[in-house]
Amino acid sequence: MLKDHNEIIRIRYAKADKLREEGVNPYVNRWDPTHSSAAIKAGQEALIEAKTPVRVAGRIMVIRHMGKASFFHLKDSSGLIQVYLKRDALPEEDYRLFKEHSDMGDIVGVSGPLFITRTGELTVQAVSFTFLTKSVRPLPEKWHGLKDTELRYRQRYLDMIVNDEVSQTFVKRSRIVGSMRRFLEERGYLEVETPMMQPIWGGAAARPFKTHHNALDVPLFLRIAPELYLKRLMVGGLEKVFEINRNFRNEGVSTRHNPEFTMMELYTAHWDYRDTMDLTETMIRSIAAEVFAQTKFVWGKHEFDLGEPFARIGYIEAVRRYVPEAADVELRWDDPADETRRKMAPFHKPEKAVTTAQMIVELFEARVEPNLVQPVFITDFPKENSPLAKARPDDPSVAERFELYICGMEICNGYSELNDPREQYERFRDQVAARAQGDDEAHEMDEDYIRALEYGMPPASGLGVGIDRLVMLMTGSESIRDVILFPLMKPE
RNA sequence: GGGCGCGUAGCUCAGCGGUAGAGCAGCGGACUUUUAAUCCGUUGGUCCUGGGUUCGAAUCCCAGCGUGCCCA
Repeated sequence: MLKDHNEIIRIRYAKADKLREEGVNPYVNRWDPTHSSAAIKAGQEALIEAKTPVRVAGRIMVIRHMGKASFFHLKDSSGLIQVYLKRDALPEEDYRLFKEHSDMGDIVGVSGPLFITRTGELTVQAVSFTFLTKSVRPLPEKWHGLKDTELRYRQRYLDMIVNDEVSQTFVKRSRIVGSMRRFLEERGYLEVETPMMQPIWGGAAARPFKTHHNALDVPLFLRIAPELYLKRLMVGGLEKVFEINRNFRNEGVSTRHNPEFTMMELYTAHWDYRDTMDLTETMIRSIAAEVFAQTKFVWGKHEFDLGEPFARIGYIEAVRRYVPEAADVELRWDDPADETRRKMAPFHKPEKAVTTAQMIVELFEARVEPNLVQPVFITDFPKENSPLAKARPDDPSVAERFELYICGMEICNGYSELNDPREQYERFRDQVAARAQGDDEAHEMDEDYIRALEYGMPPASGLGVGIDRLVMLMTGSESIRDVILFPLMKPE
């Protein structure tokens, strides 16, 4: 069955067989630990004083044999604890089986009282030793560990056994999401789940994954965003909703992109994008305080501070600020493209950009984004790029939209939601036209969504938070693969 | 999609045209408070795959696969 068995694995399977022959089950059904390694450390004075026997279970990480006595470190989910086996202190059979058949990586149970070794380490003095699960595959080297990034991602279980900080990152991830969920629930938001498989995808500019439902014989698309469904719920009467779930975008893989990623989207009736910015800022600061009890974080070369009020800068104003040559140039989203091209010619040659908005966005991404280290809301996006957002009453070329940037990364996106069904229909039509022109990230027409808006959606504002990126920032992870347990890899 | 790296023992790596190496792990032995325990002995290889150059290729060349980083 398993093809690549080398000598080490063969020997270890043979040890498991030998245990069976001796009447010892190498894969026991259950066992009852009384203490975790952390609980032992926390209560050590009293436990030593009372000579309380503890029962611990975990994985053998490193063994030091010394003839008629041995030490090993046992790892459970709470940490490491040392175990001391002295031949005279436990059944002769237990010591012999341990010495002859145990290996690094075995999961074992030990019971006995605690003591402090001569060198000062808290240790379990074993009075019994039990194999719980025989491990037959050798662990990586104890000193250098597992470094090969490909192996780390493909065999995450191994990464977690060997590299402690990996599990820590995912504990933090869970706490961040939990803290966010509590924050929203406390404010009256209802958590919902909307379709992952959609007949018409929408809510973002991205290419979808396509699948097929056999019984109905219809094509379906994995969602690129839940937005259009969440806003249908606003039509239905929910005034505060959120969803934390996976989105799927058929795009390349990089340190900041995984084809499936987690997004939190929320919608609040009667708000506009300014209210949502306030909420976003409060929420992120609250998570940092609750989970990390700090406001300052280090990410790569950068340090950012969530404690100060987040700046708010208009998109074009940000271009003027960070691109010195543009400081005195008058740019507007509704300028004709050729005029904008002429104005920008001295300092920016458009690559793929055709429209005014695309040219300015291209310049922004190249010259502005890398400078946005401290948290900053970039506001007032081009309406052209924001087919689901309301325009500003005082300037129809500008959408009431923001993105939050930290360390050059886009973390959040939000806007005042377009709820005029006729305007939404026109915007979809423009998208369909763009699609016909070859923009394969443009929206399709969603007639049911228009129908929903015709019933009336209250004024509302929404927010999307890239959970993976937020976790990256708060855990100092420079690759998205370090915050996703099983990042997408090509099959071996 | 483009550019630059990397791929050698279970793991971490060296070797860069002349017999495939080290440390750890493993195996055998000594050792009843060790901490990368120590000491003696020892096994283990499709050098990513396929072509090519050469008397000779892990090493040079070409193509491919996988992967990492940067850019789009």
